[in-house]
Amino acid sequence: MVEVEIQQLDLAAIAQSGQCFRMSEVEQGVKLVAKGKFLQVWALEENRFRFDCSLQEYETVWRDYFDLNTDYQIYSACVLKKDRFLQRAMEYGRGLRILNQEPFEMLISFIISQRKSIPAIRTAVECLAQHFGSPIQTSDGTVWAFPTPQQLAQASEEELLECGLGYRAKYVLDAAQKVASGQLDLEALGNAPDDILLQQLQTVAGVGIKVASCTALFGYHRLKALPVDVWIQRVIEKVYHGNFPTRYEKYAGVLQQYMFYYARCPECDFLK
DNA sequence: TGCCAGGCTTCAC
DNA sequence: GTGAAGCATGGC
Repeated sequence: MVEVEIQQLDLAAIAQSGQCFRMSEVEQGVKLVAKGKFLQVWALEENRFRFDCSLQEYETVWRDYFDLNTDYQIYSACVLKKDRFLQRAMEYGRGLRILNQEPFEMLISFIISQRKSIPAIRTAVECLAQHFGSPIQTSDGTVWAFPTPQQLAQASEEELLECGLGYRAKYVLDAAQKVASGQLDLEALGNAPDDILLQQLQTVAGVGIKVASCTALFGYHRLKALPVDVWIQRVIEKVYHGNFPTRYEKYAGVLQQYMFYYARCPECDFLK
């Protein structure tokens, strides 16, 4: 067990924010599977948190995963005072962070995300893990790691259809095969500039600019990547008169995440 | 029961 | 180059 003090970390907000699909809320915290590991985290009093892992694992895995080396005040500080929508969104989503997740898992998860609700994405991703991933034994029972490219590339389209992927099954298979064969080198792309990364990701069938942007943002921490889904499109049209403010370009992905989280909540009345 | 979902591909024009 | 139709299936 590790107990640490962390400013601006809202576990529930992150779990609900639509950037990760294998984190779920438990009493006073979350449980998740990521990077081949199972983790539980609880929120204690006064910005203190308990991580159910060794200090070494916290330092080498989870500190980076939760982006805890970044002071998120730099993001709220760049928001214009007169931008009431984003001011409100940053306040509402305080504690949201951009997780450092695995590129392959992000690519597959966001291929699945197209025309699916967040609960349906979670169900499908969990099904893939249970059918094709490696088991992880925990005190809570068995959970499954997200499949490796090799594990997923061996699946048949029929097997993938059992996870409710529908027409996306062939897209998932194409992605897994391209990565497993080395045709698409996700690790090497870590050193590529943003435009090349986005372009290469879109060589996969069923991957357009939105899925590529989600992969770049959540899997490669490219903070300029701006995924425009139906919600962000509504924000751009209703709040910003058709153009995402150039002032926010540097951190567009981060700010977008606060916009997305706030825009979807019942109390947001900017989009009516 | 019917509608909608963190889009993309295909095909007119 | 732009716009609209079609897509499989789960969740509410």
